[in-house]
Amino acid sequence: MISSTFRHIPGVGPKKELRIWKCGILSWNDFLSRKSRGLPPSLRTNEQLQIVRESVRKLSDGDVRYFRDALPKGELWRLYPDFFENTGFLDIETTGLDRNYSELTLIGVADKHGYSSFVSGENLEEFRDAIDKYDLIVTFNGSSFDIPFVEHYLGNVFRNCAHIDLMRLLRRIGYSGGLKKIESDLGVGRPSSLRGLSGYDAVRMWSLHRLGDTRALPTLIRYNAEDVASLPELTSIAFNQIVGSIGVNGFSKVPSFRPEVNHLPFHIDLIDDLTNPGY
DNA sequence: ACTGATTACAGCGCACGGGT
DNA sequence: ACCCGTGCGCTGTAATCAGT
Repeated sequence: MISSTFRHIPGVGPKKELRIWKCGILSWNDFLSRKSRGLPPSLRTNEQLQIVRESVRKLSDGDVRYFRDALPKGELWRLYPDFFENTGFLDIETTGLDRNYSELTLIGVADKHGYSSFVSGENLEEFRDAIDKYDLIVTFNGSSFDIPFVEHYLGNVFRNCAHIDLMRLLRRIGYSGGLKKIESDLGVGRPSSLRGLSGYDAVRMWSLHRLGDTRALPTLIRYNAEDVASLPELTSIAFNQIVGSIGVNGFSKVPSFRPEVNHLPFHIDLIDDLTNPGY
């Protein structure tokens, strides 16, 4: 719960926040009540009380931007429980890694209600409205890849939401490597006919789609959906483990879920083609 | 009051490691 | 093979605290 956080107050880093917690002040309400009398004067200035009162207001307004701008980037994961209901999980496909020379082909977004795709040349522009529904966006390595890539093509579409980069979060608890490696390290995901595909196959599938292969786009969408579908599980694992490692505080655990994507069609013969060497 | 220890923070430069 | 955001270690500075 974000209301246990004090790191958005200027001058409060990890050590001072820990001291506040150790004094039994586990929430903004504790901080504003008589309980906080025990704190040293420098941890309870009028300015700080003002910021905490403001935080209470901003949270009840659901103003995620206030916290996005005030919190250190590495601590934005703390927003997850409070904005859980309005969190979107996002993954994109492109024709290459360099956004200056590559095309944005597909954006996939999943949330509690399911999965949606936005395809270049079809409905990509609808993403602008779709993204505005969310307070929070979770990606894997999105701060280096997905977010700048999308902004390059669609402009400042993330202006109203905060972004959590799951890759950084997972690395903090000792999991590094690509998404598929971490999925298998953590036992997340399911056996799937598409497991053998890589990001480069997404590039090839898009080319086939443009050449008129009608199997390619559905299979690309399904590939994207399976990547996105793992993000919520990985997020709760990372969140709960980080919360556990902090020890004493007022953060609660978050539930896990997996968006249903098995109804999305794909073409096994295309996958066989792609995974056959020399194709 | 003074002192030394601790803490936060900003500005460096640098190496790393993911994405398609 | 490319890009580049991130985070690390390092430095100096300023503020604060705890103990004397």
